[in-house]
Amino acid sequence: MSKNSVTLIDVAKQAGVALVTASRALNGTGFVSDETRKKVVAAAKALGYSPNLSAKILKGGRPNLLGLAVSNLQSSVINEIISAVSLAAKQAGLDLIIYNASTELGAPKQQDINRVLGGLCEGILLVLPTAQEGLLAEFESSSVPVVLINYWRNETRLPTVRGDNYEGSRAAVEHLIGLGHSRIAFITGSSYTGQSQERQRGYQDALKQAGIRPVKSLVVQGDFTQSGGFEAAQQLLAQPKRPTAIFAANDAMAMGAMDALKERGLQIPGDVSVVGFDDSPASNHVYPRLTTVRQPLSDIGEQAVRLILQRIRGSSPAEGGDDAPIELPSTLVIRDSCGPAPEAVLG
Amino acid sequence: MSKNSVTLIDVAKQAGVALVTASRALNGTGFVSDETRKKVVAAAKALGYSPNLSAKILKGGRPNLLGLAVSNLQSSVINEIISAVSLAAKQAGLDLIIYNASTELGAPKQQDINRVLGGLCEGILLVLPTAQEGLLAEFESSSVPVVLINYWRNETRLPTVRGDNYEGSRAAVEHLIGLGHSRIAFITGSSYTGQSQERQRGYQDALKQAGIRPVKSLVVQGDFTQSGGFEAAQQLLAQPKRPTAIFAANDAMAMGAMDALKERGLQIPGDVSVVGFDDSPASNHVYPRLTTVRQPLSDIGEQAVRLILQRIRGSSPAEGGDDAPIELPSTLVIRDSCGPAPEAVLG
DNA sequence: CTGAAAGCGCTTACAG
DNA sequence: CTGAAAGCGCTTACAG
Repeated sequence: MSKNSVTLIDVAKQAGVALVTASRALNGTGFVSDETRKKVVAAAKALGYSPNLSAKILKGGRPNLLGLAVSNLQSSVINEIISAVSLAAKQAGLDLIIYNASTELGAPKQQDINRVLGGLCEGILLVLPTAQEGLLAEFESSSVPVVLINYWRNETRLPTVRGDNYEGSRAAVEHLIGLGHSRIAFITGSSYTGQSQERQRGYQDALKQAGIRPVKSLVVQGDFTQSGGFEAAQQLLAQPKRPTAIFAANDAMAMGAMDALKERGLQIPGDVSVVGFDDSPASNHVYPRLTTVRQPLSDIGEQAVRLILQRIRGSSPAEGGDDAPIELPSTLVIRDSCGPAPEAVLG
Repeated sequence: MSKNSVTLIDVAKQAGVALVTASRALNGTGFVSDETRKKVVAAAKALGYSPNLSAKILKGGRPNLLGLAVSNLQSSVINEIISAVSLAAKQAGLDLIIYNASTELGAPKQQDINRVLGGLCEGILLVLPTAQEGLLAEFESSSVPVVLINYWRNETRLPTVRGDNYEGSRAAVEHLIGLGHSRIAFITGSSYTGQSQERQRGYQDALKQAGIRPVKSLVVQGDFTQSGGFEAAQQLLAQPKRPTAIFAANDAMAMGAMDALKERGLQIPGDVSVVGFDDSPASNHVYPRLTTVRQPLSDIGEQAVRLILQRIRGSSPAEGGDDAPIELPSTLVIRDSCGPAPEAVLG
C-alpha cells in the first residue's frame, strides 16, 4: 500500500540510533542532540523515507491532514474557495484532501464525510451551503474540529467563516441608484442556501434608504442558472414599464439576463444596466464586461484555515465558545455593464 | 481523532462474541454463522460503529479508498472528470479523496501526491495533463496502482484512459467542409499538454483529405483562454482574406473568437462559423449556442475506475502489461454557431 | 464456525 | 539526551 517499504526502523538502523530517537529527530519532539538529528535526517533522506500516515494517525500523532468537503464542484465560487483553502493550508504546512459530497451523488451525509475524512484528518472544513440543520447537528457533536465556510441556511453553533452578501448587495444597488436608476429589478436565486435572501435584503434596504418604493413585479424568481436568468429577464421585459436596471442574485443569471436583453435588441448598458454577484471568471469575459460583487474568497480560505488550526491546536481563546460567524466584506467590482439611467440622460 | 470512540471491541462485547468474530462478521471475511453475523451487525449499528480507517490500512486491510490527483480545479473538463470518477467510484463501493496538485501551488510533485494519497489509498487516479516524463517515471515505480486520465504529453508505460482528440477534431472540420467552408482557421492552444497538437492534426488531415490546401496564416497561436481566443480571432480578421469559419482548440477560445466577431459586427454563423472543443457548460449558454466537440467524460471516469480496480484486485488479465492507452471516441455536438459558407450561399 | 495471539508502523509515557 | 516497552484499532494466520 505504501509507496516504499522504508520504515522508521530502517532509518534508525541506517543512522545507528534507536527507533525512538529517529522518531523524535524527525518530528522535532523531545530532546535530540543536533548531531543525532542531522544523522537521522540524512538517513531518512538517503532512504527516501516517508512516514506511514496510518500508523501516525493511529498513534494519535499529527498527520498534518486537513479535510475539505464540498457539495458542488461545478460552482466557480466553490472552486475558488477550494483554491484559496489549498493555498492557505499549504502555507500552514498542512496537506489537504477534498471529499466530493456532491448532491449529485445523493444527499451529503455526515456519516460518509466522517467515515472518510473524520478518521484521517485533524480538522474538517465544510462547504455545504445547502446543508440542513440535522446534518450540522451531527457535526456539532463530532470529536473532530469542524469549521463551516460560506454557510447561511440555518443557525448553528459551529464556527463559521463567510463572505458578506448583504452589504455587497446594497453597494451594488446603491451604485445603480447613484447612476440615476429607480426602476431596478431583482432576480432571485433558489432559496436553498439563504444567500439569495441575504442579497435580496440588501437590495430592498438600499431601495428603501433611497426612498424608492419597492415594486413587487420587479422582483422575479430565478434559480441561479443562466437559463433561469434568461427567463426571468424575459418576464421583466414583457412588463409594460420595463426596468432600467437588473440586479441578478448571481453572475450566471446576470448573463442569462444579458442574453435576453440582446435578443430584444436592447443595449447594455445604454438601455438597461445589469449587475451580477460572484465575480465568476466568465463575468470578466462577457460583452459588455459584467459589473458584479466579489466575495473575499482568499480571505475566507485563510480565515477558515486559521480557525480550524486554532481548534486543532486547542489554542482557541474561547474554547467551545459560540463565536459569532466571521463575516468578511464583499466588494463591488465595477466594469462595463452599468450606465446612467435612460431617464436621467433625457432629463 | 476518530468520530467516536466506539471500537470493534465495543461491538464485539455488545454482540457477545470475540473481537475476531466481529471483524469477520463486518467484513464478510471467513466463516461466520448467519445468526452471529446478524447479532454483530445489529450491535455495530446500535453503537454507531465505524471502523478506524488508519488501523484498517495499517493492517493491510482494504480501506476502500481511491485517490484522485488533479492539476487544475478551474477547468470544466477536469471538474466533469472528477464528477464522473466520483460517481463511478461510488458505484464501485469506493470512497474517493481528491488531492489538489494544482500548478498554482507549485509544480505537482510525486512526493507530495504519494505522501498524502499513497499511504492511504488502494489506487491513485491522475489527471495531470501537463505532467512531465520525470514525474510519471516516479509513479511507474510506485507500489500503489496508478492510472492516468486524459494524458497525452509524453510516452508512458502507465495505464491510460483518455478521450479522443484527433477524430473529434476531424469530425468538426469535416462538418465545416460539409457546409461549404474552405477558408477554415484554427486557433491553437498552448502546447503543454499535447492535446492542442492532436486537435490540430485532426484539423490538418480533414483539410488534406478534402483536397483543401492548408494556409499557414489561418493557423494562429492561442493559449486556451478566452482572451487568447479573442486576440487570435482579431489577428485572423485583420487579414485581407478572412476565414469563413474558425475552429478553436477549446470552447473558451471559441467564445473569445465569438466576442471578436461580434465586436466587428460580424454575424455568427451568417458571416463566420465557429466551432469549439470541450462542450463546456457555457458553450450551451452563449449566443449563438456553440457547436463543439465532446469527450466521453463519464465513460472515461468509468473506465478509469474499472482499470484501477483491476490493478488493485490484481485481476488484470495482462499483469504488468503495457496495454495501449484506452481511447474513447469524442462526438461532435452540433448547435447553432455553424452555417453554410457565405460563398456557398452566393454560389 | 469461533477464539487467542501476533503484529502492521508509529508515538507516547517511563526509565536510564 | 537516548533507549526499551506498551499499545493505538484492526486483520491475518494459527489453533481449536
